[in-house]
Amino acid sequence: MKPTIMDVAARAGVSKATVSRVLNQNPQVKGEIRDRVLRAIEELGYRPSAIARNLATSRSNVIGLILPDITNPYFPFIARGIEDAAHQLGYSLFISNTDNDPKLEQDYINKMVEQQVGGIVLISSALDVAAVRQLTELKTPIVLCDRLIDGTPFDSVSIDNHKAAYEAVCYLISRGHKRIAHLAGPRNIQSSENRRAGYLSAMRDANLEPYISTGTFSFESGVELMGTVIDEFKPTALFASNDLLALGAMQEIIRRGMRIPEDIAVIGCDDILFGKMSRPQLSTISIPVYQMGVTAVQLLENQMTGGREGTVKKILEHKLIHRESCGW
Amino acid sequence: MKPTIMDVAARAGVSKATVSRVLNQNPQVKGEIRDRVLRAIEELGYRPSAIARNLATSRSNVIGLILPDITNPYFPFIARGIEDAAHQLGYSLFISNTDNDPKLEQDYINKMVEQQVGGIVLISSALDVAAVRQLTELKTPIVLCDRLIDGTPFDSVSIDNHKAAYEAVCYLISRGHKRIAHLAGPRNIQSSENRRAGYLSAMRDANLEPYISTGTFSFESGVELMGTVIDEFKPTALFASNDLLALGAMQEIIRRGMRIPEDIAVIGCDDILFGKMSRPQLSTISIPVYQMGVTAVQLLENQMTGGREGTVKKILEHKLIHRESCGW
DNA sequence: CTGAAAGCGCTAACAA
DNA sequence: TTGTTAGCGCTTTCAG
Repeated sequence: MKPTIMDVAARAGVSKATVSRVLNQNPQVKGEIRDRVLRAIEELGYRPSAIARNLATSRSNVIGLILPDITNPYFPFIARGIEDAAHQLGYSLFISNTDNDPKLEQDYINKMVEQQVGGIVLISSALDVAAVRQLTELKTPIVLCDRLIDGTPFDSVSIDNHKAAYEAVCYLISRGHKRIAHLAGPRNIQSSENRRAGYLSAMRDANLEPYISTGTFSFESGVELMGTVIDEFKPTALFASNDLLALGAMQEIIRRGMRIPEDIAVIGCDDILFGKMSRPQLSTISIPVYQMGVTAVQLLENQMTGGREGTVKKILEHKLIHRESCGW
Repeated sequence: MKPTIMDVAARAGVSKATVSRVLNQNPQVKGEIRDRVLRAIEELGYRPSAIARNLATSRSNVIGLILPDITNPYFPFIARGIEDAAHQLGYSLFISNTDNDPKLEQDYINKMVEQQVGGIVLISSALDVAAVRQLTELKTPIVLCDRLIDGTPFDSVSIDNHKAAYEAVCYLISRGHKRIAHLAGPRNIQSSENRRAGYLSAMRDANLEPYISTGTFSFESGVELMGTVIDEFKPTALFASNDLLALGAMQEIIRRGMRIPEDIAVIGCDDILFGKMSRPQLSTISIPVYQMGVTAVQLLENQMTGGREGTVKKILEHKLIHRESCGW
């Protein structure tokens, strides 16, 4: 069996309390004894059991991350931010993918609570009201990241999606476009809804006729929807709710022998890796995803260490990135 | 405080042993009592503590995943496979990114061992000999995934990289190419080395002059190296060690006004998402990444549940995918 | 400065 | 079928 604290104590000729003290950097252990203990630890290859420690202290050095799908190129950078910040603070990280299934999301939250995580970063797929109520009663701290849930008391971090969309559309308008279509994401995701609303505001303010086609946040969806958009609306510009949609749309545009940006200018949102690699390169709204992850963990840490006064809702700054798909 | 098993026992008017029994689906609890307990659990919103349970049973229902960088588009699908398989079997999953730093890798392994994980799936960044020795002495089961380490006694799953590269090159040769260059990955990663060797074998067998340029597994590296390759070697075809390199190379080829595949045909390896989205679409060697993750967990589960006879080294099948970048 | 002892929440014999 | 009682490995008073 793995050596326990008792083995170390025996080998060092001290009590386990003393071993525990040196393990926890307690300064009031005499140098000589400390050395003896350290040596015993070394010789036995002893590793303290984190779970025993957690049980004893009833606090946990692990946090959980629940997200839709790590396979979607938007999320890995958030996850990296979260993980780096977590490790930085000495936490280990659980991860679970929900595939946008609220039921699964709920299951994973429960599972993590059972695992006694100290807190959870949640990139939510819109739980229903009942589920949210249940969450609120949990004593486990929760921070919403990227995707918010309306009227919810949780700390959160995101960007101003309405404003981001508004700016993207204004940008297109400023370049002379009047027929600007929008490829929207799922209606039950708040960031998607807000971008849609931002698009509509901008079009209304400019007195332009809006045209929206709704799909999922995927490349395939972009390909599929864009054909109809072109046929029905004949746009000269497109604002897609995320880059995957934009990239799909671009593929369809090109397949039809039209040029980007000459015939149709395209701007997306998210700034995923492949916007830089595509041809033409994709203009987009850059979201500080990594920073968002880091911030989420900071908020969580705050709650976990008790420093909580009221709900904190952080809004990070986005940035419009001009690339080839909008002209030179 | 959160309710404990004692609270439930008290509320249901039974002993905690009985509560424990219904928690563990022990069949020998009378229906009536079971119902009472279940109700008490419900009413208190009781959730059993997984860590207390782990301490008591001295087994763990969590496994760990250590990988280079979830932000690299190659890894998320492996991670998904691992996570899905893990949850399927009732395990929770820890995750850590090493950024290809062997030192960090070692740290995270230790941390996971302290967290009492039941096993570790390791996508390794080539630990040194000493580190491997230390691992071997660990009682924690380890499965190597995707990236193997020579002369190591761990179970593993990967593809035959040598063969994959060999086939890619033969494919190019069969299409009439003679000047075939290779963009290679880091020399300390085994899969990269094997692909390089596979390239060399194929070229030698065909009596062709090889040309290799070595970089990292990144898009930027592809862009950077390709210029020199073109100037020095004037290839008509390129085999890149992974898709990111291939995509970078394609960008540089196009920037120079050359055409793909007419002037230079390109084939990569990995089959990442964006090979399908690029223009032209990228030919590649498809690796069953998701399946690889699933298999890794199965091997781990096997070890954890004691069923271990000898070392198992699984080799999965790859597949050549023909797309536009190699012609029609 | 160090040791003894009482838990942390749960499981698993062993009794009853 | 259910209750009693030791632990699991560690931390943390409280004495000494």
